[in-house]
Amino acid sequence: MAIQYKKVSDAVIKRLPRYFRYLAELKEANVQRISSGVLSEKMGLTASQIRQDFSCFGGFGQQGYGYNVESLHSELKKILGVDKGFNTIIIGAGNLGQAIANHSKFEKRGYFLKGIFDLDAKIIGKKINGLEIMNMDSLPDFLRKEKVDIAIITVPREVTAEVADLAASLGIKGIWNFSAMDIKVPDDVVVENVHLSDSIMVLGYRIKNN
Amino acid sequence: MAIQYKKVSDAVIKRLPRYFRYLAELKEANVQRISSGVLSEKMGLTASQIRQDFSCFGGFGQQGYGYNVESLHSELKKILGVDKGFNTIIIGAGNLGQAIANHSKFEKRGYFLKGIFDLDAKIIGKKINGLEIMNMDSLPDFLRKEKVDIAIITVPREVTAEVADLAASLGIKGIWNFSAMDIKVPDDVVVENVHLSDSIMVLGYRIKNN
DNA sequence: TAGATTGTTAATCGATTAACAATC
DNA sequence: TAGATTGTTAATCGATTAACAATC
Repeated sequence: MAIQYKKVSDAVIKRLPRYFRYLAELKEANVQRISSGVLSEKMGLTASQIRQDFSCFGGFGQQGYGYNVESLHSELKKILGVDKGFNTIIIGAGNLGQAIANHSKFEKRGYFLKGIFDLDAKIIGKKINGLEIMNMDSLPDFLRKEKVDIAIITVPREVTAEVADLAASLGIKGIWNFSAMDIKVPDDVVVENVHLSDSIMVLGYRIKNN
Repeated sequence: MAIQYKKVSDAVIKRLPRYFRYLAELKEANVQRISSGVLSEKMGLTASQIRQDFSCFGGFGQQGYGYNVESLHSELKKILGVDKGFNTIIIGAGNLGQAIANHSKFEKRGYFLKGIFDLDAKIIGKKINGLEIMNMDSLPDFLRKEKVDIAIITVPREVTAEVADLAASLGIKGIWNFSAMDIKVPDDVVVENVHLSDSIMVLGYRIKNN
């Protein structure tokens, strides 16, 4: 029942947002309770795995009943940190950076955009989703004043390493990296890579071999 | 030495684009050969794993020498299908769809954008990266004429299932899904999900627990 | 040749699945 | 109460790592 006795494995962590999504859907559909068996069919997992996964964080269910959708959803919210939320900035206001800035869904999930930065004088000052694109020069000052958890990096490949180092040195806790390049930063900064071209290449491979 | 005796595991497949990226970098830096040991240090894997991975596709190396960068790169190119390439369309020309359309990197990796489709009359006809946004109505005709392998789906959540079914019924071989929703299509269509909000939530979890 | 490094077999480790007592 | 379903322990499966003979 306590919180996290042993290290939760990567495989489990990656399934958490998916559970969270399905629970949100069930909640929206006014489903009150769900068993691991029924959820497993919906999600294409085994019931066993679902119970194992949840048991990493303590028991949320009840024998003979299953899981209360509302309360399981809210537990996941806490586990994922969505309840307290995270502050973010975007570095690199190109097409992708702007698309992410406009993606209001993230705010709903507890990721609040606090600033957008770029080097290009032509777009500095332009407003995206209510925020003015700022000059990269003002980033250090900005981060000294504002509490920002996550830097979303959408800059060209050539400057990725430099920007990541800068963000890390300014106290950012996590980097969401969209560059087709692996980032190396100290252990106190967490990196999550998106690597879109890796993803489409996996798709290509699978098409070829399907 | 033959091609693929047994099914290659998911874990291996997901590492392939990463190998491909590192080999491209080495090639660019004019490195002629590399051993699994040196590559493993660069990539943060074990040398054993690298040799195991490559051996799924036949032996590309030479005892006492290692791997020839150029030829290993070109083998990976073939394995991933990048040599022959894939034709793609984008369905949903919102912020994200347009950002992907403008991302010229994909063309370099063998993913050729052939059309962009949307429902919104206000943007139909607008040119993105040299291609006019077309009306969704013209999609069936378009797919009958053009050989398209991949549909990149960047539509709002509510219409994702419908659009995916349509694409599948029109002979698309693979779907690259950016919607925060799992897609169900017949087995002859491959789906690769990006799920950006899942990804940022994993980052949030890791920050909280780092 | 001697040294280096592969491809592969065997050993280990970790994740998933199965089974079941506990209990709502 | 009887039936359902959990949380957890044990069994299985698969992926990673280690070891080494083969050989360039």
